[in-house]
Amino acid sequence: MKIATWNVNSIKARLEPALAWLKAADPDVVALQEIKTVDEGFPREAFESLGYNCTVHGQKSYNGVAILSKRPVEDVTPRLHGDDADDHARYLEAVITGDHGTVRVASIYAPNGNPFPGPKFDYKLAWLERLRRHAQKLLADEEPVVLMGDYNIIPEDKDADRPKAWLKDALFQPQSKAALRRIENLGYTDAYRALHPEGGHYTFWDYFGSWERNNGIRIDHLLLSPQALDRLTKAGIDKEVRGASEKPSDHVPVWVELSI
DNA sequence: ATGGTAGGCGTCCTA
Repeated sequence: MKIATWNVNSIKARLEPALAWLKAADPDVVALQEIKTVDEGFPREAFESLGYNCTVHGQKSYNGVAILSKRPVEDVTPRLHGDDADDHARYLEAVITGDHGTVRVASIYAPNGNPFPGPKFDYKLAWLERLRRHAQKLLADEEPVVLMGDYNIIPEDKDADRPKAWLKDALFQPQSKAALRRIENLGYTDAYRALHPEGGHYTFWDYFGSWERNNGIRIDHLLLSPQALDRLTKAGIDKEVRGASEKPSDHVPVWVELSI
């Protein structure tokens, strides 16, 4: 089963390149982030025509996550526990049935956290702690789990073309890196890192000319539970998507293949 | 060291 994550930066603005990528890459499951629309505005018919079930947790103007699946979807759960006042649409979970078992997947859009320091950074850390607690609970079931999305965290120096340029940025603060490591320390594995440890591979380039200079960062991650890691066969970044359309997202898709 | 772009239904905010 091929499982991908992609921050599209508005699903309406990205509909044509998204359909083209789906046809070429043919993933079974796709976690989308920053769809920037309410549920009613999601162009589900276009994806259904390619054979995908659409599960949407939308929000007006900002954030918003979704899960597309060619396989049966059940046990759909939006939102993270721990803060009833948090109305950002940043988390959506579902169970997907494959040919050889099931996998629980989550589409994650972690807060950006800039400017640092400040209340937005505090919100980022609090949100990531809520994610950690939830990730911990999921391990008790000892099932394959894939927590994927835009974590807005650069894990290490080798995940940025110019690490020094990010020293004052929320994405590269020691507390942000520690929050990601705490989730990994529960027993989750960064799938792309596990198969491509060398660094220098990026998933995001800003719109300020960074693509042309390959001034990128790796901030979109798929974290695998031990049972998912056991089934991991491949991981990749579809970098070519950035150059394949006139109006690309600032992120590109990242994917894994699991024998499920 | 700075500021550059993109998207959204609001004249700025978020990224």
